[in-house]
Amino acid sequence: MTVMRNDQRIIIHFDYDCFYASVFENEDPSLKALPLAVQQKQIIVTCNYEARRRGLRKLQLIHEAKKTCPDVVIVLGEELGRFRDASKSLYKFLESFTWSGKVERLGFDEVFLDVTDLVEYNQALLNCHDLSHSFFQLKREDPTIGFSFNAAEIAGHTFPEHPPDPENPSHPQDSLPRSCTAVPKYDINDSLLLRLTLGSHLAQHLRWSMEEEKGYTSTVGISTNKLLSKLAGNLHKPKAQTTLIPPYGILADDYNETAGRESNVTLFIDSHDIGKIPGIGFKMSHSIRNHILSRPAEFDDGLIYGETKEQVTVRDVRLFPNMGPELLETLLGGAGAERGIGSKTWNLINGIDDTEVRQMKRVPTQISIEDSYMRLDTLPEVVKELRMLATSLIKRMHADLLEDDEDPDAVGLGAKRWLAHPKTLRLTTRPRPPLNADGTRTRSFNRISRSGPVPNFIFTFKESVDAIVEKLIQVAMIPMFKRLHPQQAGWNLSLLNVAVTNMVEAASEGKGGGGRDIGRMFKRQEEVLKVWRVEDRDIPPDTVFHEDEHDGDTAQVDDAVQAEPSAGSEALDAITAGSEDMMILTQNTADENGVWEEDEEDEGNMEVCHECGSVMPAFAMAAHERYHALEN
DNA sequence: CTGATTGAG
DNA sequence: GATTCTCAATCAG
Repeated sequence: MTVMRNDQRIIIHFDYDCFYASVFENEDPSLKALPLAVQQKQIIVTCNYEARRRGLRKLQLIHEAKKTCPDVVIVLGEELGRFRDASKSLYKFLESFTWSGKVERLGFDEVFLDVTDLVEYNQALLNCHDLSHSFFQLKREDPTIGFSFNAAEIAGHTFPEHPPDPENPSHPQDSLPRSCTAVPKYDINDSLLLRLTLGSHLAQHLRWSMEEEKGYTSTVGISTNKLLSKLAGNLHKPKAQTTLIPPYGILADDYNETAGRESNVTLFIDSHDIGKIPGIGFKMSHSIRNHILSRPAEFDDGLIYGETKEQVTVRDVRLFPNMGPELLETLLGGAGAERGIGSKTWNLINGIDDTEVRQMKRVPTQISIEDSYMRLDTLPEVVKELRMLATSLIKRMHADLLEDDEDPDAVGLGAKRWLAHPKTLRLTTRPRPPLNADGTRTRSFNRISRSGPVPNFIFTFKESVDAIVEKLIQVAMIPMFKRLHPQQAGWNLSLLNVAVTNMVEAASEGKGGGGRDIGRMFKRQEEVLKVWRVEDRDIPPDTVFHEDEHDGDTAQVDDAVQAEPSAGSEALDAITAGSEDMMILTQNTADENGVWEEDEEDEGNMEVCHECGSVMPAFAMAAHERYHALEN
């Protein structure tokens, strides 16, 4: 078995320099000359390089920061909108250069680009006899768009620091064992150097363009996969770039120190602390370290302020007796662990990362809003906070999930449509561990959550955000909160988070691609669908419930659904039975155990519709639900 | 599917 | 391991 790295791609990793601080500097350029720190709650989340020069650090407490640097300018950065906007803008800027659309954002301030296609195209264009006067073509169809560059040199820094001597190139494959000769010849390496060189010039052009046109500087890494390009970029910052140059080497079973010296990848990655490898986080690095130091967990429990952990490097791990995918699997595997974690991790410490740079994404997979609190232990307070969070959430959904309607029919400006509909709503809290005087239980899990369907009314355009929020609070959030915290009192929360997840993109909704969605619809709403087919003529929804509550979306009934033969109405019971899910508006009632209690469902009680939040008598609810079934 | 965990910036 | 406010992937059940 020979483990091979695929070095056929050219991947560029972008990291915007002290991003949050740069956003403020762009808003107010006079800040550039000052030590600038961005504050969230009690800490400095980031600061510019002038502030770092004076001793400030990321994640420093405000207290210490002011002591260290009394004249630091501190700006509040809890509102993330400006960062999100800047991040999107830079992301789109970079995307505009790619041919493949392979542009992946990591957080707000990092982007991976797969530029293999641009590089290969330009490699074919090179004049081997006059490399120093080359032209990089940025558009396939227009040879005049691009930039001049010297293909005989790498742009920016390299690792190692001195590029190979073209007069006397080393061909490390020559010295590798016979088992490796099946691997493509060493001209692949020459080609790799060339392609990385092209990548380095493209990266430099992108950096310079971004600074000129957008006002943001960045530090960049260039290599053949996401892992290596990201790590390479760290070598020189800020406002710089680093290319990891060949030989990249070959990996084999009998991989050892000697082979390591032939590979710049090994030379490079070996020096990293095991926990600094992306994908090996706190837990995994801890498990690995414990094994390497052959020390049970209890030993470093004793270290209170123990920053004195011995460093365990990738090299220490790689060369440890019996180390390999199998041992790593036993070290890292177990309950909840990702399958294949052993070989995945073994690949990482050998510089192998075959994960693709993903296509630019139009919609996020989730949107969440959270806030933290010193003390939050009464329902009215919680409701107040939920109201604020839900308001932000709805606004964010409008900002991130809404698109200008370019339907030729809708000439009227301002028309919007949903790019995607989230299907589930989630509430999570972080309870503060109840302090125990007598030893009961101190087990403090971090976050707990409950989720449920997103009510359809949050997609409407016809109501104010406040009105939507109020319904959402009553119909979904408070009930969810009571599911999370069945006890009326006794909790104290340090965090609330509201989120929408499970996005279904509009294009694939109903018709066409969303086969999965249709299948689910039949499974779960079969009865409802049957009923409206039978009954819809009898009770025209619009006349009964003229109060509107239209889904803002252009909801269209799926062909398959319409074609489905109608069935008997014995399922009417299923609908009325559904009203037991209705949450009643009243609150603050509890039984003698201090558990939340729902009001009884007498006739004449008002109920709230799950879908639209309308309040109506219970007897009207069944017909009302039929109306919603029609709508969807 | 839900709810928890892990890892990333 | 925690601090802030997120986002994504992946697991068990």
